[in-house]
Amino acid sequence: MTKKITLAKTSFETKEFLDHISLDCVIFGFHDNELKVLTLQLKRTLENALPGGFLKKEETLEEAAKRVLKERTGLDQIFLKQFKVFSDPLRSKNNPQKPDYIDDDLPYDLDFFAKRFITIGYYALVDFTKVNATPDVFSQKCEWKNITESSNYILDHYEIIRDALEVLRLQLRHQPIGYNLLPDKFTMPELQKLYETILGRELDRRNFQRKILSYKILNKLGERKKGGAHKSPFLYEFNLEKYQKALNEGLSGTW
Amino acid sequence: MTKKITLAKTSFETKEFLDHISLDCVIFGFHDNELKVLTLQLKRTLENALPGGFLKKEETLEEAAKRVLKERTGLDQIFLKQFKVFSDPLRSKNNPQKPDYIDDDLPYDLDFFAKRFITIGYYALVDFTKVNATPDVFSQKCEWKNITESSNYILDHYEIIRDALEVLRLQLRHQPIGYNLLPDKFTMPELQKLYETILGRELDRRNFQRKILSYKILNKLGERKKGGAHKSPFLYEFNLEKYQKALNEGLSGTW
DNA sequence: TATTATTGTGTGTAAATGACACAAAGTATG
DNA sequence: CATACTTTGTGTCATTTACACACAATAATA
Repeated sequence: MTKKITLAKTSFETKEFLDHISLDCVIFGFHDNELKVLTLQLKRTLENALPGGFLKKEETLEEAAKRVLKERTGLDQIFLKQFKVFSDPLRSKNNPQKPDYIDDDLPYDLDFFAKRFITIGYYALVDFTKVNATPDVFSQKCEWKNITESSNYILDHYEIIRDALEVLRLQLRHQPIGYNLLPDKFTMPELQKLYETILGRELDRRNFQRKILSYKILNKLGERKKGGAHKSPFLYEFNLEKYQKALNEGLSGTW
Repeated sequence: MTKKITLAKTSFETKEFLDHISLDCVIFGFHDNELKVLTLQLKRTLENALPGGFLKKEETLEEAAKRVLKERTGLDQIFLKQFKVFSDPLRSKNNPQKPDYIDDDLPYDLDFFAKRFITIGYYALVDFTKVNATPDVFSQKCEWKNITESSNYILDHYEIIRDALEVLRLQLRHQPIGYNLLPDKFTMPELQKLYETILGRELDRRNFQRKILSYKILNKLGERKKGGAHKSPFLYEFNLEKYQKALNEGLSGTW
């Protein structure tokens, strides 16, 4: 494990990035009635990590996050929200991306990873079926994991996931959700399952339907979802115009 | 305006701080039925700025923010919340704290201020009457300004204030507020005025009282507030135990 | 054709909300 | 000292929303 060899001029070496600042993305997807997070498995330690990156000298954090999202998922227009900064001075002490740890055949800058990093946490909501999961240069695998799986994350990455979920739950209170997590056409039971999964508890079927319909953000389609067992449910789609309006103005809210 | 003279080893010079990272605090106070923000007036340009600071090598952002709060207000235990990161690469281009701008008799590091900064926005809620407003080394004055006064802030500081207020309004929906902004004993009309000021609209006196009492976070005191004109209102205090519980668990919230 | 699980739809009660009225208490005015 | 004026304390009613629950319709399958 030599430390001093750099094989090529990489982004890290050419000082393309600002020191001390990173970002990590909690990318939520919904599949098989489970809420999932897109994770990386590191080449060297086989630990799990969140997709993340660094801030280029001339870009905003949002642009950096979108860049990371695009690289890991192939997707462009996705719901993305900054939710918290993690700044424990000790959090990056044991970073497996530090020069000591990463593979010798990776070109790297000696100093960059050794520095202390604060990381800006983002969460994203994506359509599971549209994601083309792609590992980064440090990773051998990019895959979905259930949010309940807490095992073997590097640094504070599992804490970041938990915090993202908490913020997502709060968001549910006064913002519509689902457009980014479900396919274009979906059934009421599917939408309900999504809500139940995020909230971590069951909801009454009939009251849920009444409430969600009262938001007026759904279009009921003539068709029904065939093929499943039992009575075939209607299909719905989001009314994008009203959905966007609800995103901006909030939903319930007494005060 | 010489650029190369440093008179003493300051924090900036000794590399006590991390590059590229700053924080700014929107410190809210309530006085004369007005919502106010603690501001600094810079020595050189006489522009207004938010109290802010930088991140020491061995502290968290929260610790840094508390340090700034303590220095500007003299207060220790105050409500503090991280709400947004501002990362426009151009935001710190015209920083009046850059070496070109600050007074010659201030020791400084040539490079530090010239760098690009992202700033982490915090807002704080404080008891106006307990604050001992103290300027920092760049400022000649530390004073309260109405949030409606948008004039003459440096960089994106007024945008930061507006964003903080927006987050505060959202917080009002599902968290109790007031303990940090009002004196220990207060009247119902005073509490209502606070809510109206934050929300930017009037509320029905009787419905407000019923609602706020339903939260069970207030203790009604036997005494009344004497001295004012007209009928003397009852005094209340917050029930800290229940207030804290409400902070953790949220207030209304259907889902 | 009957069974079973699931979906579509409706109903009644309790709780929360919003609009509003009147009496009591304090100051100011003649 | 009586009256006007303002503000506070408290209550009522109609409407809306939330919550618990029941029954009929539909689709696969046995």
